[in-house]
Amino acid sequence: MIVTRFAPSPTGYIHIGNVRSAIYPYLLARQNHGKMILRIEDTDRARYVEGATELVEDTLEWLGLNWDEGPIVGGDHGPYFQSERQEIYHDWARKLIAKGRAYADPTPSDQIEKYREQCNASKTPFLYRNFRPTDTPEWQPGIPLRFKAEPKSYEWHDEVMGDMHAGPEVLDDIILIKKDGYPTYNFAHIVDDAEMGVTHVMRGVEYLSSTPNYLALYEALDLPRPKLVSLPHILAPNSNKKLGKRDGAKSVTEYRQDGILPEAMLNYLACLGWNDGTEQEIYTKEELIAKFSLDRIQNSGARYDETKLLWMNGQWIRSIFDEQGPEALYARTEGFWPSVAKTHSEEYKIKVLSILYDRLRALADLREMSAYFFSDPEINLDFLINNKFIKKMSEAEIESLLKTTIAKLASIDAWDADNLQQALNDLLQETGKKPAELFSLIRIAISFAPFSPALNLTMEVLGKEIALARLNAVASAI
RNA sequence: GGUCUCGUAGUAUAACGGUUAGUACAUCGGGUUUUCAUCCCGACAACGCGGGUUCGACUCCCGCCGAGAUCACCA
Repeated sequence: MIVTRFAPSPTGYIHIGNVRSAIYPYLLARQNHGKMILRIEDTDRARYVEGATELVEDTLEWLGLNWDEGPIVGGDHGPYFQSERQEIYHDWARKLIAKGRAYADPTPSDQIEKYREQCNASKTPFLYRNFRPTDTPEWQPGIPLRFKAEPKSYEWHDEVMGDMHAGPEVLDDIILIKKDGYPTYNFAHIVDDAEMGVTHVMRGVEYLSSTPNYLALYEALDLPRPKLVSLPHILAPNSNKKLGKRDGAKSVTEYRQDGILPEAMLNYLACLGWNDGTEQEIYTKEELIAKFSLDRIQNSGARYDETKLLWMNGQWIRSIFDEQGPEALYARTEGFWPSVAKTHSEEYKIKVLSILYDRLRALADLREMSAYFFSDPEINLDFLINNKFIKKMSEAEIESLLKTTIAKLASIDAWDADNLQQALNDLLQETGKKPAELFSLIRIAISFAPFSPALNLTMEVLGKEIALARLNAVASAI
């Protein structure tokens, strides 16, 4: 059975640069009816951030990436917080000591620093094993435990990077257990993956260079090697470096608040650095699960492009409306309406949504774009003055056009889109104006917004009374 | 600096050694009786460089250049 894991450390929010290392393990596990484990790597007490675990859980849930073992859901291989697994690490560490493959290192850190400087000065690579203390004490709390490395070469296969090899010069005496008793990542993840039965270790490429040391550890511990999958970095928009918080990488939560749909987020991220070889762009989660494959993961970094995310989000917004219906999209819009919409009915809001959903890139666009449906816009004659068609007209002409329009619209009995369009067409005939001239005027008078849906639809939703009142208000303001 | 990885348009990518190097986003132009958007049509735009191997190389090999990762009691 395929078992994958996502193992974040609770040091803050999850940003888009690292969610992908949750998405791919999820897809692989689901595709093979395996298991996905969530493990919290909280061995660095100094960097621990209160509430970060909840943020991780929340983000995964929102994206629809459920896990089979881990916090909240439990499982047979817990605890799933590394801070609660102390004994397990210490047991494995003692095995290593018994085999003569680990030693307590009493060397003070300033001494280690000197060794390092010494190497830098002589331009030789710093390898701690060259400075291994000859006299090592019994391992006890307060003394770090180091691996005793054997300088040898390793070969391995990376599912993304291909066949790899490394010489003995990268093998070193890495720290296994810190002096505070907590294990390092290097040791803890190996023990945990083995104990939890993880078959595929998927993580960022930054771990590629330490892989030989992990291989040495598997060997010394008599543990089978899991399959190794290195995920290339997602690059920041304006640099060639990995996208990180300091490049302004937003948290997933922030995108959620902007009205990015989880479907779009998942779709975009999954396809950043992976494709199935076809020209398909939009994938549902189920399609991703069905089509995902490790061997089609790109082996170079992929630049993050928010514009494309937004495009994809627009595609998803339209697809939910068109395929699941207005109510389905409406259900997603809670919290994205302007505050003035609060007093309006759900039915009305669905009507508004129905005529402007195809303009949305993110749901939060609703706040600005729909405001004039809920409260009368402030009359701002600059809109008329700056309009290239209307600026040519005199005030008297504008007033007269508005009056004619009002009279015509007032005579409509059944206020619906078809009749409104008919009336609008008649008005063109009667006034001899071009659509651009007359319709721009009416549109602006009704919305005072830079853009809006088709005139007849806008007025239909607004209702006869409000539409006429707004036209009247503008006519008398001129 | 040592070790390792990567290199197709601005971006994401496709192309069993043989294609006018395909697609999408972005950009620009056009169409759908106003605007914005959707939708449709069109345009611009790429194999890092140099050697090989081959009848033929984006594809295989070598060198160079460029970019990145890593060398923590962080993960």
